[in-house]
Amino acid sequence: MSFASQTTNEQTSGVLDVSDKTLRGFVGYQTKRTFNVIQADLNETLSAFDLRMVSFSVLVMIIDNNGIRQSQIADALSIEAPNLVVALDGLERRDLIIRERLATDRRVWLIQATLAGRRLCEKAVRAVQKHERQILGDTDAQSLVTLMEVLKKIEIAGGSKL
Amino acid sequence: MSFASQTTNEQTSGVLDVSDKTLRGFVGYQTKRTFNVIQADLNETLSAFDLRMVSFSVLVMIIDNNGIRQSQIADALSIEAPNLVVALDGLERRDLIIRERLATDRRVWLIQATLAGRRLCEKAVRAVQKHERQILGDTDAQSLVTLMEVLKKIEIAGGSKL
DNA sequence: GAATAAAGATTATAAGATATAACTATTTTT
DNA sequence: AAAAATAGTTATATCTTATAATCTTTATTC
Repeated sequence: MSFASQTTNEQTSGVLDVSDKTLRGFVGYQTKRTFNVIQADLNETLSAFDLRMVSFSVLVMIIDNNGIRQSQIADALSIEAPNLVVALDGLERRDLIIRERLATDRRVWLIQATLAGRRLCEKAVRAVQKHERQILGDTDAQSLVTLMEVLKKIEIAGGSKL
Repeated sequence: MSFASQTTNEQTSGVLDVSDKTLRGFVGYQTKRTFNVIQADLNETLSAFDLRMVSFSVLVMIIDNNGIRQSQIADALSIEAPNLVVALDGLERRDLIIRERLATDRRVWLIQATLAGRRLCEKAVRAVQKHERQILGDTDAQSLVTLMEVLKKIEIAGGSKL
């Protein structure tokens, strides 16, 4: 038993030491708390490039898949088509990407990155990678591999239920 | 080289195989994708109890810390006070919790769960635990420990930067 | 000890992200 | 040729989280 952290003027109102042990037992809760931290760092990093999480992901997908369809981007990222349109509009306005109509099916737009788009994306990817390394601190390589594997497994296991 | 998945009527528009390997290299991206799956499952589970993620977390915190202050809940969950008020209002309306004024400091409300609140929470916690076990599938205990440890480490490392 | 500042909670509102519904243009199916 | 389906768009709604302003009460300061 300890009286260590009791200040002289401590009002014994509320709870002395707040416990979140039940919540901390949930993988979901811990994952959310961790993601919140990652997201805060990420948004700050991306703000230097005038990108948000979604537009960044979209841009990376375009670089990795030159000439990809909008529907393919939306599928890969699991985002709804209307939200993708908004993201693409923003990237197109900044001349980071171009929409090109497919001749053989005029409903389809193929998306390509411009040179400026590729350059910006490369810088942004490097910045994000750098920040992730910082945030991972001294996490050893094997733990990191396990982390990613288990996360992936959960994603697949859970996703297959819906 | 393989032609396996080429349908007869395949239009060679867009990209044949979409790659998300750059994004999949990011811990942040994988964490988000996994959390999306967990969240979908969780929301479905909690809907049976008329709870959302936030109100569930709040209720659990109250059970684990009887007589906790609102500000202590908000701090512990890293949510803003106004959002907590809304969540508490909902729980109070359903007689799952009660607000009690602190005599020695009339600005403060101490929150307690009612019997109904404790019962509902217990059921909800069990349901969520069951679903998490399902979603984790055959993940071995050691991997799970590593997962939680690394997530926690990232949370702390990243959080200390802000 | 009165004036001022700070703290806890609340209300109202805004911003952000994501989802749904309805529509246009084009292609495919019947 | 008519009907159905697909790709993308527009408009809008919902849900979550954040900010600003207010009220009451307590603490601080001159």
